[in-house]
Amino acid sequence: MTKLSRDFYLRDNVVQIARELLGKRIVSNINGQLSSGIIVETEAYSGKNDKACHANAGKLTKRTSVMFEAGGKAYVYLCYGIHHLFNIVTNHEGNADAVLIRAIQPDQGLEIMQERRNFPKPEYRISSGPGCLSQALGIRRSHNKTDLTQNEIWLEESNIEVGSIISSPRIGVDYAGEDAALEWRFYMKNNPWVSVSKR
DNA sequence: CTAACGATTCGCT
DNA sequence: GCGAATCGTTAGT
Repeated sequence: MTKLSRDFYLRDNVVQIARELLGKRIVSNINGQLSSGIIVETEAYSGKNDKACHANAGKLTKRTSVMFEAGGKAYVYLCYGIHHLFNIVTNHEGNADAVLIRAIQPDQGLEIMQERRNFPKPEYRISSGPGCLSQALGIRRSHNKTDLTQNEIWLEESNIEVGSIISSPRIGVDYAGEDAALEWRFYMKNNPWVSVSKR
């Protein structure tokens, strides 16, 4: 399958990119273990005019620095001291946009995912939720700044029928004031791997 | 140096 | 439905 090119990530409309990422395949080949899944849920975060974004208003810190790099890099950070959350940096250098991947539908390497998640049997929970899919794919904080056009973690086209796309407010960003109402979360309608929302 | 806090998940009630 | 787990990042002293 065709790997997504640098140009895909360099575009400047992160909300549109978040929508387009539904149905794409994310692949990891880590320590010789290959696994992949179809993206079924995403959220857009913008470096400009978005209080939910870690790098809002040009907030450059050690953690957010990768978001200011050119699109096509991984932004992986530790949340609640436990979960590794995987984002795709987009837009040109100097713009801190990113798309959080919130859920995938397992494709290749389901057994490897079960092993990583310690799931004796497959369940929807295995890759439903941002912390879960990272663990299922073997993505850790050390993969921060990984170039997604290379051969450890990448995205590619798939033949999956995306179907209806639902938009909604993003999850867990109540601290963002009025920006918490932005409908920048996208997911495939009726897909059982989409994470359960409290809203 | 210290303290507060998460773009969450899981287990228990 | 509720609360604990758990630690790197951040801002402030």
